[in-house]
Amino acid sequence: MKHMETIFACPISCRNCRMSSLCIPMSLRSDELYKLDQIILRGKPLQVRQSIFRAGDPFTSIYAVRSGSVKAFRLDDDGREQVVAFYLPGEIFGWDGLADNNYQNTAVALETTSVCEIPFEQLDHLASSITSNQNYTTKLMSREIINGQRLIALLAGNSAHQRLASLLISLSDRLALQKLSSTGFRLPMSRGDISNYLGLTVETVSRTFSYFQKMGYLRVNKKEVELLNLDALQEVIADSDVFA
Amino acid sequence: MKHMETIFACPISCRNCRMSSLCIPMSLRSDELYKLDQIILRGKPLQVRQSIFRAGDPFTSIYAVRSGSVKAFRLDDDGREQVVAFYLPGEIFGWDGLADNNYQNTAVALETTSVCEIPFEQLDHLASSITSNQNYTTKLMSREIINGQRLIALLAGNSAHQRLASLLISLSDRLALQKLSSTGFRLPMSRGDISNYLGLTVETVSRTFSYFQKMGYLRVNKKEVELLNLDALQEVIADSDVFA
DNA sequence: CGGACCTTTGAAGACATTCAAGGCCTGTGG
DNA sequence: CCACAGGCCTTGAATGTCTTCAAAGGTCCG
Repeated sequence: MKHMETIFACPISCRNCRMSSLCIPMSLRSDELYKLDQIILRGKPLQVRQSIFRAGDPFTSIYAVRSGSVKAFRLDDDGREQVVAFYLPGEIFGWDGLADNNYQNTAVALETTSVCEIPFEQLDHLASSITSNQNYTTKLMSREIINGQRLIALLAGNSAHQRLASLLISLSDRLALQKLSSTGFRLPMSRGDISNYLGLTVETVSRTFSYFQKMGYLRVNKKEVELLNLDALQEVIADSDVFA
Repeated sequence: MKHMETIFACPISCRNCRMSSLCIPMSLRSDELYKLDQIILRGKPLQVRQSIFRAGDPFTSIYAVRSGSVKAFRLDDDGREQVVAFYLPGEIFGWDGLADNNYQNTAVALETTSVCEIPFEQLDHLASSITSNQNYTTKLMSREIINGQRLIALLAGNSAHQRLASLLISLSDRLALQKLSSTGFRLPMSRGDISNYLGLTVETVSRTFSYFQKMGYLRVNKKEVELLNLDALQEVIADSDVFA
């Protein structure tokens, strides 16, 4: 299966990210996470809906997900929330705070979650202790920019089926990166979060799940998902506009 | 008019960026562009459709638009082009090349354009010579991340009318930043580029232009645009879903 | 057990797309 | 210089995907 090809962790290289899916955000391997432990601040685990930071908070740190998951969202002028990213274990977030020394997004735990807080000043120091590479921080940020552009491309040019398939493949790939099951997993976010993120309605997301299940691409029960035919999902993404 | 409030150039602070419109990318003031001249490489002006860099090219430099305009696009798996950004004078692009030392996007001139090439190694040096601020590079990148997230929010949650209005307001604001006319200007990109960027079809973009003109919000002739009622356009963006 | 919330499904409606055609401008070549 | 081919833009009509409106089943938790 195409998607099962070896995928390196992302700190430096991420060439195996397939363009077709939502990108794998930059992430750390477990051994790198261990190194983090020696530098970072770790608070007690977060509960569902608890925030790591809120839009407007002063910027101090970058965060890495240790376990659980996080959603980041903007508040539009009219107060509507717009999800811009989900972060899984190993993934790093909080870059939006740098520009103005205030976070632009709000980050909240989707489930019981523990995160590493990495004081920004120490990030580059940490970076050089992990790799010989310089400008580690800028590389991580560059990847976040690329990820954003992939999501833009997804939203601008794809149907509901393609969007949901992309998200599922993305989650699958990102879990595989952490040596977790890439075919059977639990969606950490609600249908509402998914639909918001993908620019659809909850009804459309629900219908698309049902459609994929009817076609035998996957089985879904609440938040439990089992991907049965990854090639078919890839096909959905690839097909420019051909629907059965 | 709301949109006429003072807007600072973006190098460090950009709080006055209104969330409702597409963000003003990070940009330099003209005096800062002058400083650039002492450091950067400047080639001969680019012709229409000429590329600054192409996806896959080795990363060497960041670029700043001196005059003219640039579009950046991704190539999806199936070869379709997806515009992810337009850059106007003073604006900086090329961050996508850092992550893997290869540009992920292709950047091409939309008209006769001149750009500054800033060798990446020298960027931080340049930065500190302009401002007393450190981590200048990371701030610029953070802004690009935020810009991307605004576009995501625009694509995910807004109608065709809202998307086009947002683009027009964004262009207006960005031109104002360069002391250019913010109400009468020439669109540097084609309808095809606009529709691609906004995730719409050319027909829809054309119809929306016609609609705005019929409503007296603007006058459009080919690529010449005159914004007649910026408040009304703001209103279009603000109205969550109310259509006449 | 009851209530709130989430999810699913159906049906009607709406916005955007697709298909189609005509006008306009540009540039190239006779 | 004019003719003509090819883009690009606009407009109309029909189609379709997604949304909206509506309702019911399910789950979690007090």
